[in-house]
Amino acid sequence: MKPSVVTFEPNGNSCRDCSIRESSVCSALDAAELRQFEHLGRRVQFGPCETVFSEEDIATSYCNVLDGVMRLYKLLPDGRRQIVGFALPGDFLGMNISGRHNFSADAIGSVAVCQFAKAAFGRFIEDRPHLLRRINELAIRELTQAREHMVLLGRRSAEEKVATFLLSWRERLIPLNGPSNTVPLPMSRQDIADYLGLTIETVSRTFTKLERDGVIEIIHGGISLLDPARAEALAAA
Amino acid sequence: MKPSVVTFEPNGNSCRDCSIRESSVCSALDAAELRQFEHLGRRVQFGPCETVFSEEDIATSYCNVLDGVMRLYKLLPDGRRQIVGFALPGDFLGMNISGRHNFSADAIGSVAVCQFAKAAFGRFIEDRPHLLRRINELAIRELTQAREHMVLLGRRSAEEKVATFLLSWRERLIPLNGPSNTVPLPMSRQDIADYLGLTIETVSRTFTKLERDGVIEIIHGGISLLDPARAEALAAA
DNA sequence: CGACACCTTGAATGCGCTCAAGAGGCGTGG
DNA sequence: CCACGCCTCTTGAGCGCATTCAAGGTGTCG
Repeated sequence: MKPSVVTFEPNGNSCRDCSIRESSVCSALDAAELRQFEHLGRRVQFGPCETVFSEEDIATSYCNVLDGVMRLYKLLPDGRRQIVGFALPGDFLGMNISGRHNFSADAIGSVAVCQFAKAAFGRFIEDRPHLLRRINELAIRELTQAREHMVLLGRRSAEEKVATFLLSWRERLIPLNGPSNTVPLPMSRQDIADYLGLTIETVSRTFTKLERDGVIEIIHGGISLLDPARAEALAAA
Repeated sequence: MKPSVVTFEPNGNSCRDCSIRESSVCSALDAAELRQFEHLGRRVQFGPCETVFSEEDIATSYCNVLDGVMRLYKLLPDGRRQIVGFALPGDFLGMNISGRHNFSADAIGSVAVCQFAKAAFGRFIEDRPHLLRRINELAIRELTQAREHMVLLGRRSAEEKVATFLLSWRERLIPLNGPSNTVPLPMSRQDIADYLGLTIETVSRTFTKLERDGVIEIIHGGISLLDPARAEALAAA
């Protein structure tokens, strides 16, 4: 929520060593292109709760999440918040058509991103349709996720929401940490509530209930999934 | 809901005369390209409630909505339905990455679409990055709408949902019918409920309340917006 | 050790849902 | 032309899930 105090270093590291090279937009680029591309991006670091960009801000750059987790959210005039997604390493942010961001983004823990000036990136993409295709692919994937989320928000009960969230969050972490029934939850209960369209109390109560029922165990900084099968059942597919 | 009984005619009409040429994907194409393009598409007609495609179907074609309104929805295993959007003339459907549709689509009234076999369309797009860019633009616009819808589903009250829906539906119809306070609602109350994450009874009650309050008048096949300013206020922007 | 943030728990309220019935519109057929 | 059935929409009554309001617990960091 704080104003974004940005610390950045000229991008000393090469794209070749980038941890998200294969999962990000950049996977569309070959070695030669990557060498050109690496001059466009610069690494920017954000501390916990720092704002990366705000809704309605003019979008001057795209960014690739390198490390950490971000919450992406929209606010109503009276302060109600809906988190529209969490961004993880490899995610690409800043696509829009109005020239302005249509949601806000801030760091949950420490976050590192690779920023690209919009103009330079636009020129780079100009004669590289394979990169454009990759971007399109990411946009469509997000759209698919967004629709799935609409079903959750509009048609699922609190318990189904929480169970679905835990399972899909675990799923999203697999490419990063490998499969595991220990699911870290770097975001706060309030974040989870605002993601699921619930209140913090309901989320807390539902966690407790799932624990009482032996489906999960609440551990520090996350949960442990004790009974994945039952969780799937509760998620109502 | 019925199985789709398709009637089609070889596309005698040329793209030049197409009513949605300027608002659809096709706006990215110049006259010469349009002449090639018109061999790829064929006009297909659907009657009321016929299914255009179903979730999990293999997506063999894209389609441009030419005329009519479609509901796009996802179902939970137990039959709960969430309408993720309504498609209007100019909308482009069929984008996905899995090769399968990730929602179902059926006609509300009579609908005409322009279908493109995926393979041929893919070949056509290959060396036409401007068309790809246009598709990307449409995907991003949908993504923006989807996020707006998430806020509605997760964080708005019934009255706010209905007011927001009426205003945004009116807005969407402007390019088709011009601005007007008479808002046709071709979809059923059940459709509206499933779009807003409410029950049909709540939608009906809320319509009645808005009418009692002098905000709208319920007319046959739609509503008349009597007090747009108050509607905006109720929508909690 | 105290202050603060975050999380949990409890009790009561209320919004939207469920269940149920009634009203209205429309096409069909006598 | 009206009678009838069907479907959609509306309205009412009561309920229940998630919320609100309020307090208490837990962990962290100065």
